[in-house]
Amino acid sequence: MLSHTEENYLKALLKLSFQNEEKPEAGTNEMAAYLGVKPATATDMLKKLKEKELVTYKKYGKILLTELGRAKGIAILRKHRLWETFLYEKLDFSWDEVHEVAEQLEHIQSPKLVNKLEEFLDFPEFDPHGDPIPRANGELPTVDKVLLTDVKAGESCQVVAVKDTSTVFLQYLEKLQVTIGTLVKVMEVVDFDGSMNIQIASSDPRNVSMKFAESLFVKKKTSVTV
Amino acid sequence: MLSHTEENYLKALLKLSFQNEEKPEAGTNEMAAYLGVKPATATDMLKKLKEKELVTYKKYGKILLTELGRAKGIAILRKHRLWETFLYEKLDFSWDEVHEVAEQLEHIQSPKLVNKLEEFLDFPEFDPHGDPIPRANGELPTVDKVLLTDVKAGESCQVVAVKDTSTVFLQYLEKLQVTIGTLVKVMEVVDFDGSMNIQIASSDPRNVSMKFAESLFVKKKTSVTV
DNA sequence: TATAAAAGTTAGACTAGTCTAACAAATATA
DNA sequence: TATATTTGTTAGACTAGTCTAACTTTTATA
Repeated sequence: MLSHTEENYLKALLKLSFQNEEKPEAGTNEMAAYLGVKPATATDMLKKLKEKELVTYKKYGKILLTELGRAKGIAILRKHRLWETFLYEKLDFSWDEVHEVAEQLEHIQSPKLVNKLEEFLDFPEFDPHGDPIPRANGELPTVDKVLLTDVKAGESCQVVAVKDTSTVFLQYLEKLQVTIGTLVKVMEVVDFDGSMNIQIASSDPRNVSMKFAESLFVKKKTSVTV
Repeated sequence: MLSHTEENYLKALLKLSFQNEEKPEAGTNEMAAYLGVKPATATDMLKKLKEKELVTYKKYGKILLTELGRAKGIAILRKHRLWETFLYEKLDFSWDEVHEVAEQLEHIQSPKLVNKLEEFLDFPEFDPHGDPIPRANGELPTVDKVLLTDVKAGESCQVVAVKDTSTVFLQYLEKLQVTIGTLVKVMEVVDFDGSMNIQIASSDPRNVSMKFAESLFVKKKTSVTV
């Protein structure tokens, strides 16, 4: 049986691994910052998780989830996203209210509860944020990712991956404050050159080239009124 | 903000006060036994709750909830019983499975959640056990209590109070293992003398006199198939 | 009513999770 | 590559909640 705290560390590690698929390992400071604790605290907990064979860890090294740790993390993520869906769909919570409550609900221990909840919600594949809900067997529904060029004017989407991984492009993304997870709304598509006016997160719209739009994978968001 | 543990102490105290309406105060050992901790532990926590003005307590004295403490306790009970109702009504949990999970769910902090849940359940007044669900303002729906004589053959009920508080009667109840909360099913009513064959909890049916049945308040249970 | 039993408290210890401050290792850079 | 910076670890301390063992107060009873 894992404590809430242990569960939170596993979930954090899983989330961090998603942020960088090819390099799924994390550092102590990174973990600590993510969880809002001091690095010393994270070090202690990582030793403990290593004892329980939930992470691979050695002094001054990077941290990785073991198979077991990943499975536990996935189970928590599953609960989190199912609860978010419940709150949004059944209890009229708004898009931005669900997360905080789901952070609490995800720690409820009852295998029956999570499966019954899933059934009650009619086996949803994505949560209100458009993120995939892990299935009981741990599989993640694949995201229907498309290039930004395939998004039409008026539609919203979320950046899920980059096609072009060149330094110049990544630096450009950084300048634009675009990272994995950034929300983008296509305001207008210019037929002439294929460029787009897009709104990045909540900032002012700006124009990006067709080449740019061909280099970014996004997933379309079911339009959510926040 | 109260910890889960503090909340559990308040809930325990509230429950104990219900068990003895005229004498709603509890003792340290009683609390400890109820919560499954040692008396020394309860003493420490009671001091802490006193500091927070949630209970009235002094050394070697009895413990009582303050107005504030009672309100907090009622709020937890409200959540507990709403969640039980949710699990039973919406997620197909059985009568005996709901409690354990509700013990966890009752600690979720979100005023919006509890009120929305109540609305989603269509403002239920009683939980699957037939216990009243406190309303948002703290009021408890009154239980429709009747004398055992008013229960017909085939109906089930739960003991809620005694009309006759004489020692002989109470001792008789004790011998029969009847206390507040005991489930009773009326198997047969004998017209001749008004006596009844009743099944107490899950034990074998036995005959009780009309006088007995006139001395016990029960609430009828909506028939629940366990 | 004196004493035995029951009820309750105190003191000291332990664990989980956190912190700060000082230190050590790894990495980046001049 | 030598040094500065970043990253991570260790040691020691604190809080909440728990325990055991010894002690004190209250209550019941001989």
